[in-house]
Order: sequence, then C-alpha cells, then structure tokens
Amino acid sequence: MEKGESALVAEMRGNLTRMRESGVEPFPRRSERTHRAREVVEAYDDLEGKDVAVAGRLMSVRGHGKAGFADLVDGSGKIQLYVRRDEIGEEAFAVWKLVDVGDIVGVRGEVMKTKTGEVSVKAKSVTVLAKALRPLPEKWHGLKDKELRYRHRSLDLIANEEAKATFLARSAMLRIAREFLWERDFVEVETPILQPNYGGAFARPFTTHHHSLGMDLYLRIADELYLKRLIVGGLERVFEIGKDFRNEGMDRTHSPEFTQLELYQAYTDYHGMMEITESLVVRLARELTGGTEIEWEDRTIDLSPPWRRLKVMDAVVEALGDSALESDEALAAAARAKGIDVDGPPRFGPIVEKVLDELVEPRLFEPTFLIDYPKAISPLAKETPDDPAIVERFEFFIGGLELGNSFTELNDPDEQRVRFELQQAERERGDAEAQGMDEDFVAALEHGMPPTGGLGIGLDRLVMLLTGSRNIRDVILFPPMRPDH
RNA sequence: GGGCCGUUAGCUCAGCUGGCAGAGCACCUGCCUUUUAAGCAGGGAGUCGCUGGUUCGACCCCAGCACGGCCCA
Repeated sequence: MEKGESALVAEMRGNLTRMRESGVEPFPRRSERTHRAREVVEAYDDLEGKDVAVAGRLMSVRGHGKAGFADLVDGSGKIQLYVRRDEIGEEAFAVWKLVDVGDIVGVRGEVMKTKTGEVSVKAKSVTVLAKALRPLPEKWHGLKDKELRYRHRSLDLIANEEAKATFLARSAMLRIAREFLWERDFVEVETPILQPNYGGAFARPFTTHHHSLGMDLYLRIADELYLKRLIVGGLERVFEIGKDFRNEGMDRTHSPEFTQLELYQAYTDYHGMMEITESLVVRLARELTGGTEIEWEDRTIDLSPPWRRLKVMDAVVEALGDSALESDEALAAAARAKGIDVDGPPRFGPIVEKVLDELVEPRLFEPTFLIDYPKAISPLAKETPDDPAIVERFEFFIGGLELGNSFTELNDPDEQRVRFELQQAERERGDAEAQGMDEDFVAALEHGMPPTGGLGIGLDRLVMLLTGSRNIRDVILFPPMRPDH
C-alpha cells in the first residue's frame, strides 16, 4: 500500500491488476447495450426467456458461493443481475469475483424472475467496462456531508437519488420553458457575456481584461440592454437563458453566478408580462408536479392565477402607516420607527426599497406581483400615466422568494438618457451599483423601439421552489467554493 | 462582516469529568448456486482538520488558522 492510499483503494487497484493479469482489459473501447434497466423490468412479459445486454454501475454485490446477485444501475433505473458459475464458466466467474461495487459493467444474459419475483438478468457473459478505483459512499445513508456533496457532485449524483431528481427537474424546466416560449413565437438568442459597460440591473460586476483589445470588460449582470437592441432590430419576441454574474455576497438565495431567463415582447406591456409569468409558472408546476399546488417550507402554495397584484405604495402604507407618504422626511422617520437603518439625507426611492426588502417581501408567501415602483430605482421602466414618480414595473414573489422583475420598457431615448445621467451621478457619488451611461443603447432607442414588455426570471430560485430545495447551492451543479485545504 | 455549530476509519456517526480510538456499512479471509440493508465465522483499517498552548498525560480544555453548515447584516 502506498503512503496516503487507503486499504480500500489498494484493494480496488489490486483487483484492476489481477484483471489485467488474467487477460481482461478493464477499460475496453466498446460496450454493448440492447436495453436500459427500466425497459427490461417494464417489458418483462415480452422479454422473459430472451437475451438482453444491459450496462451500468454495480451498486450492490451479494456473493452466494458459486453464484451471486448484484444490482446494476443505469440512467433509467435498477436491474438485478444473477451470475452463476455454471452459466458463465470458471474463468469468467473468477473475473466476476474481482469486480467491486462501483465498477461499470456490461452483462449479456437471459431475462428471468427470481423466486421472490424480481426481474433479473441471468448472466451468460460479464464484461468490465470501467474499473472503479475509489469506493462509493455508504449505501444506506448515502453522502450527507454538504461540503462533500458540493465539491464532489459526481458522488452526490450516484449516492443521492434526490440530488439526481432535482437536476433532472431543472433540465426539464429549461425544456418546458423553451417549449412554452416557442409556442408563443419567441426566438432564442445569445448576447454578450463580456460587456464594455454593465447595466440592466443594480449590482457590482466582475471585471476582467481582454489582452488583445487592451481593455477591461465586465461579466454581464443582466442581458437587458442587448435584448432590447434586438427589439429595435425587429426581432419582436426574443428570449435568452444564460448566466449572469454579480459580485456580491452569497447566501441561501444568492449565487455570484446564476441563471436568468430574460424575455422581451414588442407591442405589449407589463400587464402582458404578468400573464406570461403566471402561465409559465403554472405550466412548469403542472408538468413537473402534476398540479398547481406546491409544498414550500411546510406550507402549501396554490399557484393558480390570477395572482395578487399589490401596489408598492399600498404595501408601504400598510407597513408604515398613511403619514409616511407626506414627505421624504416623514417616510424616513416612519421607516426608522420600524427599525430600518436609514442613513444620510432622506431619499424616497432607496427608503422604499429598504422597506420592501425588510418588511414587505419576506411575507409575500402566496404568489404576488408587487407593482408600480418608484422611478428613482427603476431607470429602464416607463412612467405610469397618473404619476410621473412611479413606473410600470413589477417584481413577483412566491414563498418569500423574489423570482423576477419586469417593466413596461422605457422607449423614449431622450428620457432614457436623462435617467442614465441621474444614474451616472449616483455612480460618481460612489454607488458602484448604479447603472452607467450606455450611449450605444440610447442610440439604438433613437431608431425607435416599439412599446415593449420585458421580464427577467431567476431560474435557480424557481427550481428551488418547484423542487423543494432550501439552498440555491442544491440546484446549481457545481456551486462556487473556496479551494479545499 | 457578525453570532452559533461542525470537522474522529472510504461513508454515516458515537466517544462521559482529561487517563490505551469505537460502532454500523464498506473492505479482507473462509463457508454458501434464488439473494436483495443476503447470511454465518473470523480479521484488518485512524496525521481525531491544521498550528501552538495548558497538563504527568489532550479527540476532549485554551488560543489562532483553514474549510464548511445554519442564522443575521
């Protein structure tokens, strides 16, 4: 045994060597498979007595003298193997004795049922397809340690059925969302991740450098400004599913690298986006869970539309009282009275945002559109007809999770320039999250963007909600981690 | 950034008031041709996260560090 090598690994490597010594190649080029495990079980009546070839990972081996049973798991499920020395011959049985739990093997044999009624393949030949050299986690408890599960997702997927189910559900959601949008004549596009400016959201970006161009670039924090250029270009319904990057803290609902679905539709507004949101979420829930009720944090949530529409200012009044709206000073005082930390001169937009964050949003358990936001914190959205300080914007919440953001898009280029200038001033005042001027985007608007509704949905959180995952890391295959020691 | 908790065999976990490092699964040897958390008998396996301190003696107490979890900002 080499230094630092466990006895188990030494044993498995020993079996590898013994296989080679007996003329068996443990990593052959070709494999054979006629049926998947589940197909053999489901089509037993047709397959009984016939030969099949199955392949997969040995998850359990039960020796029984001159015979043995094993569970073989492939992407479809599990099938039992029954290996008899008098069926496969002495030499092959000697090789069978060298396989370990975890090995990938192929078995050709006859479909049969044991006396306890389990569909099995009685082996006529066994082929090692890939020798495992490290042991699997314990079969009964699986891999529980979260650090190991995140760092070694391969093992997590092998050992924990729920982990696999979660990521299969995630993949299904992407497929269903695309189908839903294709049915509505949306086209899928790809826009730059490396951007000379960052915008479309409030966040600190990751910065990188392009050597050949000799310039700094930012990893996008949102897709918005490019997708709206496409609306100008006449692609009237576009969507993009991709990673955005925000250089901020990490917690149960925030990952620095996350997946967003953004879509833009010409000739509609945020009311149209509410309809799309409701329909999409209901479609996803129906296809994944069979219904519109989901379990979340020990409660049942009914996703049936129409969802509640709650005006931001009504929510603020509900949280702080009528007097809060009399002046910015009154708003600041009322917020402070509720324990909200308001520093500096009282400013309407930022205070409202804090009140929403701390007092309103965590309680939005039933599906809710929070609508009509202060313009000051929404530089890309169009004003409401009755109040120029308020814009046509919503965020939506389910189970206390902020899931998405939407506007009736601002399409007046002069107004957009003013809004950017205000943001620019914020940035120069030291707010790294403020959005900078994007002349090229304004120029695009000057060509004329039709009235448009836009929507962004945080897909990771939606996966959390629909799979009952309590931490965003449980729905991201390889979450960012500090290097192991 | 703060608080609390965790790190012991490949995995899941015990380990009392500081006194020789434990169990189950896995692994090894033997028996076993319908088992399925196979069974029976026997056996091996450890840098107790790292570094320092206190002590006759530290997995255990103290300090620092690393990584992680949960909660808060």
